[in-house]
Parts: sequence; structure tokens; C-alpha cells
Amino acid sequence: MAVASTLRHTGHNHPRPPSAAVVDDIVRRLSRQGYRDTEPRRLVISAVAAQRRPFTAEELCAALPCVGRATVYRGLRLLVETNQVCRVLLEDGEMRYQLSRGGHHHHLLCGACGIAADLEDCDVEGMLQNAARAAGFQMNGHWLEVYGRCGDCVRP
Amino acid sequence: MAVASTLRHTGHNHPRPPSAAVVDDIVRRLSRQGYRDTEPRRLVISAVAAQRRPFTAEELCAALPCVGRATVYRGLRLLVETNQVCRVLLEDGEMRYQLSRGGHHHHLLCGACGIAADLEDCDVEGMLQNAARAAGFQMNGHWLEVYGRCGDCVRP
DNA sequence: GCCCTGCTGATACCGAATATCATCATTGTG
DNA sequence: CACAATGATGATATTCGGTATCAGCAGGGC
Repeated sequence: MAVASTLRHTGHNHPRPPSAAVVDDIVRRLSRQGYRDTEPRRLVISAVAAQRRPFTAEELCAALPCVGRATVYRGLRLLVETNQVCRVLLEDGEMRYQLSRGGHHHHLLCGACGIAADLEDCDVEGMLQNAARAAGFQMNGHWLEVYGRCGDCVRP
Repeated sequence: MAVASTLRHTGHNHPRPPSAAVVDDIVRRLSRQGYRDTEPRRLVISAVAAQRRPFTAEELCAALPCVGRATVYRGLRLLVETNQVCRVLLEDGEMRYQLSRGGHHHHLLCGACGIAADLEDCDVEGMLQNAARAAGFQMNGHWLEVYGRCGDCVRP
């Protein structure tokens, strides 16, 4: 009945790997796919990695005044397409982005502080497969966001 | 193992109540909340009710050339706010709308024909509650869309 | 070091959506 | 039923997020 006081078990928020390593990692993965390692692109990735909660493309632009708008948008799009950044849908329909740690997962979105924690070990997949099949529907994927309050905001 | 050939059991798509009755119903509900019964608004509602799959605001405008753009947008927004139209999130992030039949439900979205069937009897709720609680998160709501192929498109 | 080609970024452009505001229509009231 | 208050309308202007263009630049394979 007791509720854990932090979201640590999601392994996403509080302790985070050094940003430089994350950037190198992403750049390496992009290189492997034929994308060049450029200064502005590294800046975009670095800014993405520095965000502590889901962000918009505009916020990225604001954080990168010395990188062209188009480049920021292109960089972000590339990261989404290569699954290194995931889209986060807010309750009001706004679309935001967040560095992905890979693998299929969902988000626990706190409406108070705006943080997004990963929900990794949740098997909605099977349940949905069954429900869809019962409706004569062949399921290929799903989109799920969970809204509420994180532990820190529920008990301040 | 056999798959039902239609989505009839969702009770949403093929047989639909007479549009006029639906419009009256919605207008009545709006009146109860203090919103006026006007000609353009009825036209918007009627056009919404006539759509056979999730639509965009622009599509509504196109279907209503004799109603001002602003009025169409305002009307649609009002319907969303009063929960008479629900938002439908496509896999690519595009937002569409669809007449809601009330009550909490999710959508089975066919990527081939674009139709959205309602998935009503699916208890992800409880599962998510538990998963969220385990992460120290107080869940207040969720957003779920299921993507795939409807029966008609799987077996043409 | 050279050259091919992908990348950049200033700018123009586009489309979706909202703000404005004078005018109109609905509805409650007398 | 007429009136007045006020919510609704719609043409227009405007904002805003995002993309297309394209000449010049730079990464990296050779």
C-alpha cells in the first residue's frame, strides 16, 4: 500500500549518464547509418540530452540560438526517425519530445512538474492484442501515455 | 482463431442512428450548458455526424463552404470540450476528430481504410493503475490508440 | 590534399489555427 | 410580442510552427 517515494526504479530521471557520453553514443549510431558527424548536429543532440523533461521543437531552437532553425528541426526529426528521441503526447494534445533510452516503453507524465518517467515493465501489449482480435482487428502497434502526478508532486 | 469479418460488435460503424436525431441530441446537451442553438452550429454538428471516419478541422471546413472558418473551428472546439467529439491520434502524430458516443473507450485505427472502431470493453485501466502505483505515480488518466488493420482490410 | 556529397542556415514560404471586431441572431424578460 | 442583453458569426488580419529552397560550407573517403 505504501507508495515508493521516487521514480528511481524507472531508471530514467534522477541519475543520468554524463551528457558527452550520450552524445557520442548517438553520433556513433548515426554514423553507422551513414549520417555525418557535424558540429551543429552535435549541438542539437547535446541540447536534447540536456533537457530534463519533454520539450518542444521551439524550446530546442531557443536553447540553440547559434544553430539555424531548419537545422534544429532537421536534427530533431532525424533523431525521431532513428528512434533515439521519442514523441510524448501531452493530455491537451500537445506533442513534445524526449531522449529515448530505447526499447518499447510508455510514459508516466506528471501534470504538475511536467516530468516524464518511463514505464517499462507493463504488458498492455498482450491484453490489447486479445481485445483487438476479438473485434476482428489485426493489431500492429499502439500509442499509450499515462497521466497523473509523480511521487514528488503527490507528496511534496 | 478465425477472425470476425466485421467490426459490428463494436457497435460503432456500420449501422448509425439518423443524423438529425444525433444533431438534436447534441444541441439539446449544449443548450443545457447555456450554449445557443444556432444555424451555423447545427451545420457544424451535422457535418461532424456525417463523417464516416476520423476527420481534420480542415476537412470539416471544406465540407461546410457556407460556414465561416472561425465558426467551424469554434464549433469543433466546443464539441471537444464538452466531450461530444473525441480526439483521435494517428500513428504519425496527426490529430483527427470523431463523434464520440460517450463513455471511456479507445480506438482501433485501421491504417488502410482509416476507419476508427471503438474498443469499449478493455480493462487496461486497472493494469495501468497498478503499474503506475508501483512506480510511485498517481495515475489520473491515460491516452491509448491501437493501430493495425480492420477485418475488412485484412481479408478483402 | 582533393573532391564528392551531405549538411547548413538565411530566407521565403506554407498551412493550420487563433484574434479581432463590427454585425447579426437567439433567448430571456417585461 | 417587442425589446434589450449578450452570445454567436464571419471576413479579415495575424500568429505561429514547420518546411522548401538553394548557394555556400565542411566532413570524410580516397
